[in-house]
Amino acid sequence: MTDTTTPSRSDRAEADWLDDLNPEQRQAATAGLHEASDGGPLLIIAGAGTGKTNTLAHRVAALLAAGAQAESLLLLTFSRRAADEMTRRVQGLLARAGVADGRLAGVQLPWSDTFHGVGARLLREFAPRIGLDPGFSILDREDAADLINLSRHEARLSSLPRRFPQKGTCLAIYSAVVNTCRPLDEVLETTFPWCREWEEALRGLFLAYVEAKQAQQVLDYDDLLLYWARMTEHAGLASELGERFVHVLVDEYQDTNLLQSAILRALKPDGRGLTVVGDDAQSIYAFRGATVRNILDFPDQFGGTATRVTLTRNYRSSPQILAASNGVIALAGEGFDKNLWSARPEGPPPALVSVHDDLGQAGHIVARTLARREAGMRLKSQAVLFRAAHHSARLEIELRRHNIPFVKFGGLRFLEAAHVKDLLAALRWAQNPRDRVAGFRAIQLLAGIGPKTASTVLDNLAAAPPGAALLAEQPVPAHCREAWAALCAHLETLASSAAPWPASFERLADWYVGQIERLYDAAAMREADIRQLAHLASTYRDATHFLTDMALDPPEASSGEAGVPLRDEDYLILSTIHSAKGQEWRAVTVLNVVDGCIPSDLATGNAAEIDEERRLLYVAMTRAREELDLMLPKRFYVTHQAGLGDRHVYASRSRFIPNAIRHHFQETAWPPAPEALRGSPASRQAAIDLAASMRAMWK
DNA sequence: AATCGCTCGCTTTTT
DNA sequence: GCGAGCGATT
Repeated sequence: MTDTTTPSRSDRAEADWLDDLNPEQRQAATAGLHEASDGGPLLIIAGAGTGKTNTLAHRVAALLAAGAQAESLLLLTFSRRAADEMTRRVQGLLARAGVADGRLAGVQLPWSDTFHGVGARLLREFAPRIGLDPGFSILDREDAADLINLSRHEARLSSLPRRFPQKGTCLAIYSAVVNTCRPLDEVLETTFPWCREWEEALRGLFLAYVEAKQAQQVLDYDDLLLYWARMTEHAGLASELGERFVHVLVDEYQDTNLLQSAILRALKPDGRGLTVVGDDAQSIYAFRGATVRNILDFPDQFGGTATRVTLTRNYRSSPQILAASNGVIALAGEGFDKNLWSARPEGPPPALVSVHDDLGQAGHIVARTLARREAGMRLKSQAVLFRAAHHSARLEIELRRHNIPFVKFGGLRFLEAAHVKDLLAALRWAQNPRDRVAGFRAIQLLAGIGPKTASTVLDNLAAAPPGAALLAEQPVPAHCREAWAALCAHLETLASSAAPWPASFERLADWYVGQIERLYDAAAMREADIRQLAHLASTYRDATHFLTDMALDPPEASSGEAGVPLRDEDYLILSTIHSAKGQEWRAVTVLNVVDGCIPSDLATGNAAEIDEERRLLYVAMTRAREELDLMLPKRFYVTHQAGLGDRHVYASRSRFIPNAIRHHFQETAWPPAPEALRGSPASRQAAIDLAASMRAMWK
């Protein structure tokens, strides 16, 4: 490629569009680009709302304008959505900068994706060189747990005199070992102490699990990172990748784990060309192996050559909201010092709203939401955030009753609905006949076939030489023969490359719709999901791309219960705090800001866990631009209280809002008189309350 | 061999 | 308030 832009012209154009940035941002966007120093490691500490994405987009644009090839940029973002947003903004910048003329017009960033997404692509590409089948399938969490369960049963671990950990726990332990790069005994000691006695059995189980995955050519989520990391331990491959990706930029660095930082070090051993962006105060993924140490220790790596830039000017929240948020995070332990200051107009102080219970929360939100909309604030500019997906159950009922459309993010995914898993399992099995979990599920979709028949069929197929010809001749009970033949026909159509995609999949979907009535209730809703899935599939080039994307980046909102409003309609946002990462709204309400929820009483084991919960509240609060309500229900429903029949406790304001910082808030109650609540059988509930409080005294 | 119904144990956040 | 697992039933 020839450079037709003269240096002077390029400099002038660049200076133009960099004018949008404040001095800190500009320093971050251009660090190492113009000095004699040649792009040493760069750490950008970007507090909440400080224009992180915008700054990163400017840096990408600056690199491209300086002559970097788009395919030599590796941009690791947290989600596919973040990656798309980045591409969009970079394109906009380049167009405005006038450097677009032909050369950079409509630039795509082919390597802008999540760690797992990039891992999957690199592994398919390098598969032949590392002894992997390029057609490997990817197991989602549930599939991985099912596979580990097969090994668990085979090793007879499920019928021991003392209870052995469940499949989910086994997978969690395995995953923790992989992602934290720590030995099994240490992980058990610190994170799963109640499983210590099973160390040897678990070690054997994990070996069996790894062997099963290899025999079936399937990879779980962790493998996408692990194989990538192991691959880069070979110097040749590491330098090949390091040369291909001249610049590596990582977003949300505070949420990476040791395995991910090891990959980065292998790609960029001296840190040159490496940029990481993040905010230690927003680290909320320790539970899946992320370590805030990655970002805290970054300056000391690479022989202390890293440049550090801190962004402190907040463009999002009113000074009142920012002051309250700063007050919350200031009580945390270690962290980079940064005094965020607001560039926004004054607003009302955030509110601490006392309500009676769930229903009160819902009532307050309905009233406030409607009032704001009357005042001209679209529903889409308002969000309700919560710690756990099920916390919004009551609210969803009330919203529906009041005809307020909403979309919920987080919690149960489209992908996790049983009927969606069924159909995808059938497709996966057709793609990869060795995938036992998929086959096991698909075969049992037929009436009259259970686990026994399914196992026999899979054993037969595993023992036979490759070739699907004998699929139809498998020994199924006589009364299933016809149904079996129909399924086989679909599978063979899908497996043979002759059949056109997506028509082959649509026919499989038609077949599956015929089974739904027998398998589940609420058949109509499930059928709608299946149609949607088939439509989604038709937007992909082939089955492999479709399946990979469904495993790594499934559609977020589950259509089933929420009843997704039309896309152009206005709707309220409901989201878990985790899923709200990186977003902002004009008005935000946070549910259940009480001890036992934030912090969750499942996470008060040690100081580190409590600090993570504190950061979670901080993340929730800093999503708000103008208005922020923190809800304080007097009664908080705890679903995991065994035995007593008691489903709620008397809760108090979260410990993260101690009296010392209360002055940042305005305290209100809703409704003024509890009797005003419609449909609340006050007398009956009062009786339950009393009994519960008696018990709560002794807890 | 499949399926129904019962009991027991667990119950967060996501790539 | 749910699933996994087990025993009895068809």
